Amino acid sequence: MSQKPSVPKGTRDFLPDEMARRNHIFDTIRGVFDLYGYVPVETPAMENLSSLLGKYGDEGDKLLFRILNSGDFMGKLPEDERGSGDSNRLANMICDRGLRYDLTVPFARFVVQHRNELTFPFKRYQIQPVWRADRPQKGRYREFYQCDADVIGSNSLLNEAEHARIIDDVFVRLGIKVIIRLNNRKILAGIAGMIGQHDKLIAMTVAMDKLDKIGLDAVCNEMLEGGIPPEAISKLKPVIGMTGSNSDKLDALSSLFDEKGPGLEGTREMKELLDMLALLEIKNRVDFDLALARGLNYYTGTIFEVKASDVEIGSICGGGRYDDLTGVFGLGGLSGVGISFGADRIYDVMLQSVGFPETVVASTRLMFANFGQKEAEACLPLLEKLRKSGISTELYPDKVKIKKQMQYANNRNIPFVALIGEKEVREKTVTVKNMKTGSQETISQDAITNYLITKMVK
RNA sequence: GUGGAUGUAGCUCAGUAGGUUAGAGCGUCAGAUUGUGGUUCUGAAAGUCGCCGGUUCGAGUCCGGUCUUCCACCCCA
Repeated sequence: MSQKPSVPKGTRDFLPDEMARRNHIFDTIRGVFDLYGYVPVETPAMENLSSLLGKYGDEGDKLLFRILNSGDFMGKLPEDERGSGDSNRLANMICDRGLRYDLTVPFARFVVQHRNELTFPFKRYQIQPVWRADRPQKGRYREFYQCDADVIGSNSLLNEAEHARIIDDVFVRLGIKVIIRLNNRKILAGIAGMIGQHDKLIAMTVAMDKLDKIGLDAVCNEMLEGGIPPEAISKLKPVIGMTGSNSDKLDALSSLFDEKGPGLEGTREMKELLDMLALLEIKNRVDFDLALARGLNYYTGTIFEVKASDVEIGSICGGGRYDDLTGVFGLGGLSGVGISFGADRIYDVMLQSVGFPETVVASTRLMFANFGQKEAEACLPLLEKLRKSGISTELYPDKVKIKKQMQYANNRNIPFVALIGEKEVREKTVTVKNMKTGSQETISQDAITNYLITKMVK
């Protein structure tokens, strides 16, 4: 070992135990998506850079991984560009592709490209990794999985309600307690308009979003620095600091807005959504939260964010409505709503709080010990039989000491070991050892399937 | 991208004002037990002390750079 091998910053290997637990998360989410009528698609890991650039704001562009062109890309450059110190400019000339940053923008591209093959409203889900050249931290990786469900081609708020329901369903199944926060971009725009700061919407929302983290005063300071005048901020203060139930907030808001701006429409949408949610059996807390502003800048209506109640790790699911995402790819008039689960953070949350059910790591139920070629051959028909019955089983491949084989079974958490030695071959029997209790019984080989089925149920 | 901390065996960590052969626990492997694991006992292997360079008679220890991981900011799943 000359140089210690490693993986790139912010990426990880997953060991079998971790995979079993990760798959439990993926399987749960996939199962829920299936249940609500979403169909799966996949898109390539890399996209043309032109599809990605400009969709996530300046910050997002910086975080894109770019892929160096193949071949003699330098030779094709004009002489005077080669030595220029502007790496950004150079990167644009020698990189035509990049790794996807999320699943939504590639999906928008996908919808436009395949519009004639799809039936609208199109409900799809997609579970794939994405890459961001962010600086890694706890719960922040450079490669991580998103699990997205989107509906495109429908304006109905039923979709938003469904997404909230899906979020609740997934987290109830995983056993994670969460708070689902909702807001509406139109309400935020209405507020900005009300204080006469249409053009400062971004600065305002970015600051408001930090409310629970840094407090009201610091939020106001930040807005001041962002160029929002003091008198506008003092008008804003009571709105941001609004407390009470979801409907209290809605009532207070509707009296604030006039008929003209987007605010009232946003408020109506929020009311309609909350009314529908009241008819669904949602177990987790749902908060209409004016301070919620997150989301990529293409969101235009409802926005979602989900945080674990018991673990501090940032959001584990987010989403929202985007009125015209496909417009930039040349297909206007299609509205979409989507949610995205962050599988890696959900994993971290579960590890730190509720844990995983023990059964998720179990694979092999029964292992046959290997006593030599002849005895192993006697096991082969039994393996066939057990597998046909759906019992996960394996034969230890080498004739080594039984102690070692037992150790192997123990380390792998295999609950039963079958022993077929010289004597069992002769008598057509099998000795089955229960690794948990340590007891063992010798039974006829014909009885092995039924024996295991009754033992395993216990 | 900005600022700060970290890095010693597979893992968790010791390592005294720079001084000779760098330690422990857990794990791994072997044996006690030639058809029986998880307990016990005995023994062994395992580290260019993150990497590169500098100061010094001498560096795990001091200095510089670099990489990793972590923390804050930014942003986000």
